[in-house]
Amino acid sequence: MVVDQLSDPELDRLFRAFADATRRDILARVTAGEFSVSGLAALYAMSFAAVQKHVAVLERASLVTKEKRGREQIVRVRHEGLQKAQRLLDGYETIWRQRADRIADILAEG
Amino acid sequence: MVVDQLSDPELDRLFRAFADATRRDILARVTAGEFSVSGLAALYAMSFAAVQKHVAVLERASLVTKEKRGREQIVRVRHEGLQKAQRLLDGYETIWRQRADRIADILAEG
DNA sequence: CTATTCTACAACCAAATGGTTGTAGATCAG
DNA sequence: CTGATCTACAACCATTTGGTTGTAGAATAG
Repeated sequence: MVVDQLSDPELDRLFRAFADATRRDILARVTAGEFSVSGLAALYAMSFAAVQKHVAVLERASLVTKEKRGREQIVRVRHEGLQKAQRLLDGYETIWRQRADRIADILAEG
Repeated sequence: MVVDQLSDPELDRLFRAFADATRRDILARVTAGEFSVSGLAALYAMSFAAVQKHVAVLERASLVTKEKRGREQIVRVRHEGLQKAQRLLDGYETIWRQRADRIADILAEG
């Protein structure tokens, strides 16, 4: 199938991770460079624990990993997670274009 | 900015809409062809009202529209919604590549 | 007209989300 | 060693989510 694994719970976590402005911002930050959890927490008007949870959501969605360095935990982006989301959307795009082509064919014949 | 409107609540609704297997399936179906709400409801092992709610979530996310035809409500995909999601992911991709290039440059110089 | 179909929406419920505070363990600085 | 910093995690709370059932209105079929 073009859009495969539509029922994959990994996709649930992936898109849910994107469905929050703070997490989208965190993702943009750690995509551009390195941040510790506390470094990220300093950026937002919410508790450290709240940011910690957001990072955990991104981690469970396979969008970031954490790596211990001294007493800090460095958050790094996992590019494959992003690519998986892109592939799904591209799948819909493909279906849509196929239908557009089919309709064009019908119009051309009729 | 490359990834703009990171705080857009429309994006919250958009990605949350994707974060459910039933909604992803509905989206694939209505992307490939026309379905009424009851036509969709017949496909899933849940109540009509539950499917109705899923369609409503997709509608609020600007991913589908409903059009009344007789006593049926025809669900149609809105391609722009999908494109908006794709653009956001492409924005992350761009940031990621910029950093990858920057690192490559540093390695080349060093 | 009557019965059926399709839809809309309210009320309810359990579970998950997104936030908080508090406690405790590691690691580093002095 | 002591104090500060960074992290982890539990407990709690309000709101949202994803499902249910039930009621009611519009449109179609016979």
